Amino acid sequence: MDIDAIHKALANPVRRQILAWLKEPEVYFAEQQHPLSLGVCAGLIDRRCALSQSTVSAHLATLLKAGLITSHRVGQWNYFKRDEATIQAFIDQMTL
Amino acid sequence: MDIDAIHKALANPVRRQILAWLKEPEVYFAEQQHPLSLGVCAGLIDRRCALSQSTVSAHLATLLKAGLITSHRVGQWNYFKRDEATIQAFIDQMTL
DNA sequence: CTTTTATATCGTAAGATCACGATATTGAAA
DNA sequence: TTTCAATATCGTGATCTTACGATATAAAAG
Repeated sequence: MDIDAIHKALANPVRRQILAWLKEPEVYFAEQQHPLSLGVCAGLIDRRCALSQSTVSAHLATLLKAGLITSHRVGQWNYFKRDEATIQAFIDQMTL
Repeated sequence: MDIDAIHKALANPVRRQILAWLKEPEVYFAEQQHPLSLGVCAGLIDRRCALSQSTVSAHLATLLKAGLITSHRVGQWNYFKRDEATIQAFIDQMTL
């Protein structure tokens, strides 16, 4: 677990917001056709952010590299979901 | 409590290290003449970091602005200690 | 007063981050 | 195949961060 990468990923309000949305996908991404158990596809996350597609893609890549989310490609879609194991492990080690 | 400022303050390994040292001042700053209950004076923190005096002073200012530490000037010395109330409040709200 | 000590602030350069539009890639559909 | 839709990557400015040495400030010592 890369503690520094996780702290840096969390040091941005857009990325924290995305993580919060992914915590309750049924609330924030109810419009998704495919089952939410797969995760949420990038396009829907894009639409929630007031940012360009490429910018949101980069934020998702940062969260992914930090291990806070996982991705799963199905056809032309890429589904993202929280990696609860890593998130919990981070919280547990976080003595501060 | 400025959540964003706290996350940004934590997104740096030197500042996390300083916070960790301040958690056990009797271990890391035993050489201090004045009582550790006051806090640890800036100079001793400087010496622990492999960084210039001005850089460490800036890191302490960042932690201070985030509310993670408090400072207390006595004569020519400035003592820093963790603000446990703010730290705990941050942890408590940190749902992630 | 002048000097010394402790610390903060200033100016600046290098590097990282964030956002964008344009383009590439990948898979599905026509 | 050609086209379209979803997503990633590239190139590029603008801004933020980190570090430094030099200088300023403030209090104590001489």
